[in-house]
Amino acid sequence: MTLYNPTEEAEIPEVVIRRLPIYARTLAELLGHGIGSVSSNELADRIGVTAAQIRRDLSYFGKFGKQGKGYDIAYLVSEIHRILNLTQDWDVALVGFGHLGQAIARYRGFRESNFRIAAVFDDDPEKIARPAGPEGLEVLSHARITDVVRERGIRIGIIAVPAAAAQQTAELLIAGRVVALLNYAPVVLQVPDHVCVRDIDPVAMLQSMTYYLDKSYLRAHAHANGLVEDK
Amino acid sequence: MTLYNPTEEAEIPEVVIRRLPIYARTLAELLGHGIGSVSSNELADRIGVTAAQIRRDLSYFGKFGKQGKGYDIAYLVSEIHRILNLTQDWDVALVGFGHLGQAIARYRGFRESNFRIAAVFDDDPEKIARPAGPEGLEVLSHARITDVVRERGIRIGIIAVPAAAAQQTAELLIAGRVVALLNYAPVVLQVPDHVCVRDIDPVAMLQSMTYYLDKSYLRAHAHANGLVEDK
DNA sequence: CACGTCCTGTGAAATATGTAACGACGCGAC
DNA sequence: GTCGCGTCGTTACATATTTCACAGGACGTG
Repeated sequence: MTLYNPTEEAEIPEVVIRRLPIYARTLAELLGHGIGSVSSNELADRIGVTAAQIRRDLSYFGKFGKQGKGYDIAYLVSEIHRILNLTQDWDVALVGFGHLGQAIARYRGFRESNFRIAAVFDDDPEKIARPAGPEGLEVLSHARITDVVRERGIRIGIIAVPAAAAQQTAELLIAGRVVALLNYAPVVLQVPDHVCVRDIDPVAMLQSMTYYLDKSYLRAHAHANGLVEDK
Repeated sequence: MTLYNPTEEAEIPEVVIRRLPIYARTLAELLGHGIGSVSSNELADRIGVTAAQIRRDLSYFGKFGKQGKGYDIAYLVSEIHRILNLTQDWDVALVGFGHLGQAIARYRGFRESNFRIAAVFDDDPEKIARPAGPEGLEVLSHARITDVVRERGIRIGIIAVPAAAAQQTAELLIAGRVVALLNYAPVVLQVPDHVCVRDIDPVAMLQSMTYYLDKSYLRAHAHANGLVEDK
């Protein structure tokens, strides 16, 4: 009944899924340093989580390690990639080609990943038909989002438009059968249940850090730097 | 003993702190629409959380609502800002002035916030001394990070350098008494306990979404769009 | 092949976080 | 003033997530 069974629908917690890319990235780094295997302890130190958490997270999906040895990195990376559906390339639609959109289009991290910007949209007539990025893409009109995304079978969208336009953009993408949205606009998007959203909101992140930056906190921890760094 | 007491050190969960900026932003939006008060239910709908959660979150800090009426928006926003230490402006050091750094420097969201980019650094000699942003800032050498940040009393840093340089950049900032880092590099930073880090990693976010984008998921939810959108 | 070491996978316990439910209060109607 | 409605703040409960701790496999050694 409550038997553990990784192949059945075990309803894996989303926090676990969110950690897997970090595991994969860190493992790939180690591989790049010529390291072939690693224990949960060593990996945990490097990532800043506990070893038990890593072992538990992985155990949702199967058994990937060897007792006494640890994990074979190349194998574990490939398994995580398989779990996350990263064995294929994914086409992505980028909406908004202002400073932010252009920075995203040029971002090296995407180039080195499995994600390809396959279409770029903007509603500024001056930008339309301009070349977007190195692969000979051109900026398409906002009005064509739904049709183009649907025709090309794109399931992932990046929203890099001003806050006021974000909700409508999301709706156009979803109408074109996009089901995953990376949202850079500082707005909570209203989307149907089957659509997955991740927000990137640097201002909110800074604002949540300043909570810890009041005088008493800074004073309490002043020595941590002061004593070491002051000559 | 276990008495509820908002003024004592109640150790407020970090998840709660992270939600406050979203509450504040959404409330400010409502205020912009000329709405003066709101119930936890209405606010919850707009943000996509439960009303109980909003009431519970706020109760960590005090009593801000009126029974039967809801919350006075202007008052609640000002209280949240007070809690998050947003009643002052915060100087921020930006390290890395490539495409990403330039997009950050120009980002409208920062302009409209309490955060001011007060110093910009890069290690590319060609960029140094170039004007950075509209306020007459100039790009300073990487080598001056620690000194400049310390002299100006900057406590917040934004890391927008390549992955390989991120750890060293963090150390230079921390040596200059920075205690909050917004990290755009796809690396897990190793920092002392008193330093607060938030990571922005769009690739990791996309990779965690593709987990849900396998064939069976897309099939199971196909009707959600198909039936509605197909003519 | 017996022993010791190392490290996984996992059940059980401990924490943390989220939700439901309700007493109490404010306000307007009558 | 009393009633009824709406909504907060809070407690008790439910669920989710993390951590502990240990049985047991793999491997090297003598």
